[in-house]
Amino acid sequence: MKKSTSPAKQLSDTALELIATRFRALSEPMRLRLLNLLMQGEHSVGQLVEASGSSQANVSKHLSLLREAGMVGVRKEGLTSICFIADPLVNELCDMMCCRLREEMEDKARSLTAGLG
Amino acid sequence: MKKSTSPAKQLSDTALELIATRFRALSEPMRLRLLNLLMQGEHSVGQLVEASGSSQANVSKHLSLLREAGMVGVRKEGLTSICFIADPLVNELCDMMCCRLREEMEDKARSLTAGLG
DNA sequence: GAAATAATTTGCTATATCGTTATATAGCGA
DNA sequence: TCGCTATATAACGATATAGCAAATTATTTC
Repeated sequence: MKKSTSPAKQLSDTALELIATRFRALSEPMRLRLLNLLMQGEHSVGQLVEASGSSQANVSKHLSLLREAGMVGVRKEGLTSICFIADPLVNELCDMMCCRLREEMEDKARSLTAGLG
Repeated sequence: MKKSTSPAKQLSDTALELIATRFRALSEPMRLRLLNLLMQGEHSVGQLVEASGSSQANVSKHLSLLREAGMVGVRKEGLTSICFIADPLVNELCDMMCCRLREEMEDKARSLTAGLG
C-alpha cells in the first residue's frame, strides 16, 4: 500500500482557492447524481435531465460548472451533447468518500449493537 | 496499482447528501488552510488562529464544522483545545487534488510554450 | 427560410454560508 | 468567589448559489 502522503507543504492562497473550487464542484447532491450517472457511461444532456428528475436548465447549469472544473467533457453529435467523465480522479474521489462513509456507518452500527447486546 | 473503482452503483438521495456534505467541508479555502496546518502536526485553536490570520470566532466555527464532518479531532489539555486530523482520508484527498492541479498546470504551461515555440 | 428540437443563458427568489462583533461558557489561579 | 484566559456560540449583514421560468442560441429537417 503506497502510504506516504508527501511532506505536507504550506499552500498558497491561490492554491487553496483552486483546491476549494474543485471540491466545491463535488459538494452538491445534484452534481454528484449527474456524475454518478456518468460513471455508468456516457449520457446526453436530455438523458441526464430525465434520469436526474431535475429541470433541463438546472442540469445544464450544473454540467457547465462540472465542465469548468474539468470533471466532465462534452462531445457534440448533431443536436445533442454527449457528456462523459473527463477526469478519472472524479471516480477515485467519490469511491474513496463512499467507502469511508460506509465504514463509518458500519462502525456506528457495530458499536450500537455492542452497546445494546 | 489498485485501479478498479467498483462497478459504480446508483446512489440513494441520502447517500448523495452525505457525500456532498463531506466534500463541502473541503470546499472553503479557510478550512483547507486549517487542515493544511494540521497536516503538519497538532495545533491548539489559538495557534490556528494566529497561523491562519483569521479571527478566533471564524476559526472556531470552521473547526466545529470539520469536527462534525469527522475530519478533525480535538483533545482538551487544561484550557486549550488541541486539534488534529482525525481521518487520514483528508490527507489523501487533498494530496490527490493538489497533484492533479499541478499536473494540469504543467500541461497548460507545456502547451503554452509549445504554442509559442 | 421557417419550424422543430436540444441545450445554454438570463432574471429572479429563496436559502445557505462566510466573516464580524458581541456575548457566553469552561478551566485555572489568587 | 473573582478575575483571567482559551474557546464556543449567537446575532447580523453581505455575498453566493440552487432551482424555476422565460428568452436565446445552435442545428437539423422540411
